[in-house]
Amino acid sequence: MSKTRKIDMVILGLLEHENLTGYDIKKQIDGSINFFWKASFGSIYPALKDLEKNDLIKIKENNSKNKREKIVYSITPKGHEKLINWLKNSKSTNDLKYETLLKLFFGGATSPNISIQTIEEFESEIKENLSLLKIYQKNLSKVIHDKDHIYYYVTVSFGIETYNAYLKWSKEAKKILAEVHNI
Amino acid sequence: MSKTRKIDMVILGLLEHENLTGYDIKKQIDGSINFFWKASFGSIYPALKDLEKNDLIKIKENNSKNKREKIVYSITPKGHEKLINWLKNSKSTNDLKYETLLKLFFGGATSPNISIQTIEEFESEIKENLSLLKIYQKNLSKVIHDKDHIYYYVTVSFGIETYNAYLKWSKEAKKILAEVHNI
DNA sequence: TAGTAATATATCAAATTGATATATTGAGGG
DNA sequence: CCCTCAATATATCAATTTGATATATTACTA
Repeated sequence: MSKTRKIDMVILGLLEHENLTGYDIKKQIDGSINFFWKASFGSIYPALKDLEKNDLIKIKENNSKNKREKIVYSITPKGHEKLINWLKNSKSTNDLKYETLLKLFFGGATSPNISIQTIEEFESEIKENLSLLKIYQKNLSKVIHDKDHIYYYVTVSFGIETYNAYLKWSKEAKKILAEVHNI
Repeated sequence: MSKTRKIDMVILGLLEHENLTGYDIKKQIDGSINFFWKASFGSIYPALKDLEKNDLIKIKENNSKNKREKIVYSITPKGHEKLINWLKNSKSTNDLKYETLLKLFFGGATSPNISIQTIEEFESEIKENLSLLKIYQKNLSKVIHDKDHIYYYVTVSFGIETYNAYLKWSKEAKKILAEVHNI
């Protein structure tokens, strides 16, 4: 079994559902899994070439000769097998890299006001994301009877729960920091 | 102003508080900020060399000649200035990369049991981390009157709030997935 | 029909991880 | 007192990924 690059799994997972170009893949990542997984063109296009070379995906023939050569990929049985194996047998790594928290941890080097400001920027970003996720959730709850949408619904719920916890924490943290003046 | 590598800020932030070796820095990262920020030796040691070259940190002279040459670094005024500037004037990027969620999103390719298992592995990892954070919180609450510890306390609280939300979500998500069979 | 936004692919320097290599120091057991 | 093992300490490198940049085409809209 060849090594398992994360971007490979994202691509295989998306192609399992439908045939896509590299550009389509980027759009789908940005529009759905973005809040827990990001990817850039710089990783997508080289990965597509490697995956094709290893027969995990293949290029759909473009029969219209006059049109521009869009490169549409589809998953192969070998690719499907690899996806399933990853889903069933690999350990998951979950990584957080929050600069907001890092700044807060080092906040003692300046004044509490700066830390409060850092939290407020975080808050407004989270509020924006949260309202977006709530729209997704609302739309998804209409089609929740469809087995395919449940997996999406569950990830959206994760985002909503998490962001709500962030907002609750933001409030408390600001309160604590506001009291630092009086110590 | 030179470019701002994240590892540079972690190092400057830690050295602001006390003088440390590269190895000490790694230990401190692993022991306190680990749940929202990780770093490897492969980034720490080269960064220390660069920072020293640019006068943002300097090497503490080791006067005991017979002892092994441990390289202890301290922050310079220039380094302090850079840290403060980062705290005050930079936009924070907060990144999540959760393979658990990725697998869940693509869960339709296998059976719901596999997804439930993925969540259960996530749950037990989170429970472990959470109990550790609760111990930290308990110890910190004893010294909360000390201004220095408040910043640490606030980041630990973030972890606790977040992990509690994860556990709440895990329960709901498993319930939804268990019902997929009956659709 | 000119201009501009979106589509589409590609590449590269820089940052970071995770693994590996190597050597020293300290603590505890025999 | 010596041996061994774990912890300390520094260093390096291939592989992965980001973020920026380049380039060209297609679709729209004024």
